[in-house]
Amino acid sequence: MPELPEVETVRDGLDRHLLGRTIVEVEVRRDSAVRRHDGGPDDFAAWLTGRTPRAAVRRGKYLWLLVDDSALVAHLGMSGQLLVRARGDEGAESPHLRVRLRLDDGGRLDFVDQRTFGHLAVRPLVPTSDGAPGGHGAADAVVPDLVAHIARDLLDPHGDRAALVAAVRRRRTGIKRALLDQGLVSGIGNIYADEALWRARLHYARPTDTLHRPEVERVLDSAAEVMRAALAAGGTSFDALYVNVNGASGYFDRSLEVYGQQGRACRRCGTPIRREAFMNRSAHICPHCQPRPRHGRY
DNA sequence: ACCGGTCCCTGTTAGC
DNA sequence: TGCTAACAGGGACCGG
Repeated sequence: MPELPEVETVRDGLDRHLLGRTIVEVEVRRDSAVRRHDGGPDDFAAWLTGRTPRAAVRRGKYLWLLVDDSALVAHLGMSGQLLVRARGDEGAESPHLRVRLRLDDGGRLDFVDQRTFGHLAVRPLVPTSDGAPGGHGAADAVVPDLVAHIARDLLDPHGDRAALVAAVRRRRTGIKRALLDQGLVSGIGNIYADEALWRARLHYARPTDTLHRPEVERVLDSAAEVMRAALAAGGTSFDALYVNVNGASGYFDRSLEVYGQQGRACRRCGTPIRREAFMNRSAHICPHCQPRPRHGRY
């Protein structure tokens, strides 16, 4: 699942291998892949044709290419991939190919998305609320309108940690819900939320307004650390011509402490990791290291 | 403004 | 063996 480290790996790949190449043809294979583009598939294709992306920017799980005075926004959802291919690198076409951009040097950028929660759209840029650059890789204080409500992420140098800690403690909800709220802090999904909570020894249902400042700092630091580690692992694994979300992280096999590890012994105390239902999804905890609070919130 | 529940979508897997 | 149901989950949206 693409969370912050995977999306940043894709952003870096686009930065190094796509910028400066002109789009010469656009094929939308599935209209709903551009459902958030106001003019529909034909307008999407016509607008992009002949244009050249000049920067690749990311905030949280949103990614965008700056193109003239607008942004080509991408969200990968659960299964989206952006694949940069060179001329002649045809191979078998994915049955989940949604959008194909052909480039002036004979190469192409493919958007492939099995579960279709991802999308592409050309959107206008609006000023950021704090006047600082819009995201990772940004030089200007603007973001696409679709991203205006998304908070800065934990790896953003313009993020205000003290303000974030205070904002978390003002919430009246459970800590995992808060970590997953992209309007509070972005980039964290189910995997990194569970990993961060295990590291910080906090149960997912701990009410945010009972957390002490150091506890909030600990879980945020943990989330940043685990995402940096995943980024370091994933950033080395794709070559110059292939940007692959799923292939990007060799991290999952080796380093996950709780996510998907139900039944395995906790590395700290040996208690079996448990998987529990949470928000119509799942939460993975060590029941010993992360005891359930008496008055938990979900 | 905040909070929590529902739904979107498709391939895989579990269970009867 | 063959069907159905559950499951994976980010985020828009809506009602309270």
